Amino acid sequence: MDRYEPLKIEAKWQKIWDETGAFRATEEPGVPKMMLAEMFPYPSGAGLHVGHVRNFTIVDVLARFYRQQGFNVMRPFGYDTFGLPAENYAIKTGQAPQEVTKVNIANFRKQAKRLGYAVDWSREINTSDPEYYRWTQWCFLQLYKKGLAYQKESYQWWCPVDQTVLANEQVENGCCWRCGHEVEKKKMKQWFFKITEYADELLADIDGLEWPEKIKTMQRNWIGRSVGAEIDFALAQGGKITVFTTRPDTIMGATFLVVAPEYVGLEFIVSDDARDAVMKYKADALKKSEIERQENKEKTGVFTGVYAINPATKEKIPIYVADYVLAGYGTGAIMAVPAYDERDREFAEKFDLPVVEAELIDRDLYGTPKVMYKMRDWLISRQRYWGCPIPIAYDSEGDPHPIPEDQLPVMIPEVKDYQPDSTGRSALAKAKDWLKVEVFNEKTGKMEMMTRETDTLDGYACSSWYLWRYASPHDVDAAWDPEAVSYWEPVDFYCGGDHAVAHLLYVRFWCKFFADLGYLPFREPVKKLLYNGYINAPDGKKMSKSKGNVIDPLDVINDGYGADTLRTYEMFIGPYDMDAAWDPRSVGGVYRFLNRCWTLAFSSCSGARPAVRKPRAAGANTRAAALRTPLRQDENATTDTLTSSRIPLGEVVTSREKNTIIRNKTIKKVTTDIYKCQFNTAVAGLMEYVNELYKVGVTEEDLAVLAKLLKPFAPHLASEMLEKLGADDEWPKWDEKYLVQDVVEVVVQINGKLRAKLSMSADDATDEEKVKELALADERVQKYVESGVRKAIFVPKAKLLNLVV
RNA sequence: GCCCAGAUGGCGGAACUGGUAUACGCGUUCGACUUAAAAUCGAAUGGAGAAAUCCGUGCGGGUUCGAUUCCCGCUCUGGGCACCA
Repeated sequence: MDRYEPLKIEAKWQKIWDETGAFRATEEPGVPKMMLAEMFPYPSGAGLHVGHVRNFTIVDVLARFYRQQGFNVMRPFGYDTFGLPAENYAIKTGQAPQEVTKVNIANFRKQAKRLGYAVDWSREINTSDPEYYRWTQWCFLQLYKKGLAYQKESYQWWCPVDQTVLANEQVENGCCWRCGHEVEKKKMKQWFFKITEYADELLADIDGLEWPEKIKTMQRNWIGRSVGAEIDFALAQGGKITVFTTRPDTIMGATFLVVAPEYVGLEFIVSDDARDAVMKYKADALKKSEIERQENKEKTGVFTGVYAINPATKEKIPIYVADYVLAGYGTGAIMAVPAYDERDREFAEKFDLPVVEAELIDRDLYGTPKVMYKMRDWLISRQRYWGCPIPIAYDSEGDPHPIPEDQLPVMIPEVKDYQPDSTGRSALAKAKDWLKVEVFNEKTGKMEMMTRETDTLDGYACSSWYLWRYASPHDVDAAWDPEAVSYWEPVDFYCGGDHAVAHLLYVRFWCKFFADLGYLPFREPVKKLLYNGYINAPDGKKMSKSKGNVIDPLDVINDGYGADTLRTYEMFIGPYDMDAAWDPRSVGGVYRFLNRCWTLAFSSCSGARPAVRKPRAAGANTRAAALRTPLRQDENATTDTLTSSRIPLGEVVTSREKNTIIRNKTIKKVTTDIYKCQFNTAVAGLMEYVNELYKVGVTEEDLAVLAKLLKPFAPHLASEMLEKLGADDEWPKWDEKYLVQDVVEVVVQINGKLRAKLSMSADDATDEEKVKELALADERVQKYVESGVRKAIFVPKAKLLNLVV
């Protein structure tokens, strides 16, 4: 056998897996199933990056682990292809996004295959495929039929660069999440999904999720449930203002009211004297960007010139308009209680309003109990070309009508120019023929020529149901096959490092909705969520093209390390949920480990001589190249690496006993670590095992166990080893009886400090008196106990004796 | 400002339910092999000290026979939220 040549064996096994469809999943009633998925990637032109590799490898390790344990495993793969990057690329280069996407997918698939993932490639899905988005449109229509997809005119976030509205979740610090430009408010008629309908259940069910607390907290905060009351304040001039408060018990201290600048009906309330000032304030507030509003927390506002009556005190209190009150929350109006609320106090101080330390009263006395949420309905229209068309047409009066389900998909029309414009309509509006469609008008009872909706759906809509599509990805009769879904899902493991709120809230919402319609037999789509950390550049900074510090995983493979090293390294780099910095030298360490495995398996029996050079720095052609460390195989290296005497075969009896112990210990460690998703320590356990085997010698059984345990991490190498041994890959079991030792070490502490270690029989080690006797007989201990032992604490479980003197 | 997570050798990181701190890897040093280098194999490696020993898990206290682990008070780092009444 030759030396370890990862590229050669990896190509061999990848070909075998590909040709045999090794990881095809089919429903097998009665066999326990395991479905695992990563958050499917957006296939960018840049190809896979090391972050993808970490994300995918976590899923792959678990998939292979459970497969080796006899589970019926499904590990599908898909592409989230709609979105601005492809469209912007199309605008820039004049290429159709369809074409760009096709090329990118092919590249992604090729790269993923080079990593040896145990994917059922027959289940690939792609959100921009008409066969897929046909069903996205179907989902929209179900929501529409139930009144959960609706249109509303309101002020919306608008990105002037990308020329589209954005959802709340897509505005980060007042800027567009895509281009970073400051967003503006624009009043438009837009489509929404009524996620608030499920707010209570979305919140309540968080408790039962096996998800990271961090994500659960973020979702709870996002939903932001507040229990309070709505209270009517009569206006002195007639009419009323309803406020929302969480503290109705403080109403005796309410000394003024505040309404938001966008408060509906504000112009009918103000006094004539104050009108100009109020309208100017409103205009200014609307103009102000979110950033300005955030940066300047100094309270501003103006008096409306009118008064309300506090129903509890019967006092006449002034009404102000101020932008610290938000129009979109509650009723857009508050009762200000400066004695109990910091913000109200600030405002009162600035405008010299009374602060009354009034007594608290019964919460229900003047208001109607009410629950309020921070979460808003999900804005889903996008004025962009490269998205799923909304299956709606408008009649001559501008009223919407659904496109019948049997006419789906509403295809994306071909246009020449993808550039959106400031009219607020997407490039779809440029396809004049496509725009016209004959639809049945239920109002008139006739077929009518209508105009299609030109907005497309937020990409998050496409990813809100893809997990169910995996169950029957080529189904032409339904979005998903309920039977297949109920076999495979909910998803057992879902792994990603992004979308803590948005995507993960939307899938939960759709899941509950479709469960209500009877299409899904569960109300939570994901059992266990693994939220992986980022991989940063060696200096700890984020990898980015502009900084030139990007590590390309394909380069690492092609440099000679191979996919097994890359995969194992990324699992070894640290706890999977923590950020980690890429360390080119540690990659070499993992390579050495795999090389040692190879040597153990092939060299000790056949006398092979692996000769691999220590990785060294590349010529600094590019900055990126300098960050990684290519591996060179030296063809001329002929030196012995192992003399046969150094790795004896485990023929000696005593050595064989040792082998049994370390083998069982390792099986236990690796198995339990993978169950706990502690991949880094699982790999460390394997390294330890190999180090031990180098010392005590190796048996065939050791090699088989090593290969089996290694397979989830380094499947190509492990397969090669198993093939040679003629062994299957069934996950090994350990026997506790081999982990019980006859001779054990007992630690003796004096005043809590380690002073001696005593070897004794396992029986003696459980006997307090015996241990004490042996300890006091030890001269290292005697030195310290001359003045007498005041107290002795014996901990059999820890095999520890602490003597207090 | 509020909430959450974290801080361990030269570096990345281990450590069960309070019980031998620093597993594993990197780096470094030494040795074997080699004409030589690389690779490989072996040994050493928290700090101070000749040694006994002392000091060591961000800082200061506390509980305990015993604290990286629990409690109180800080500092710093990362993340989330940010006028939600």
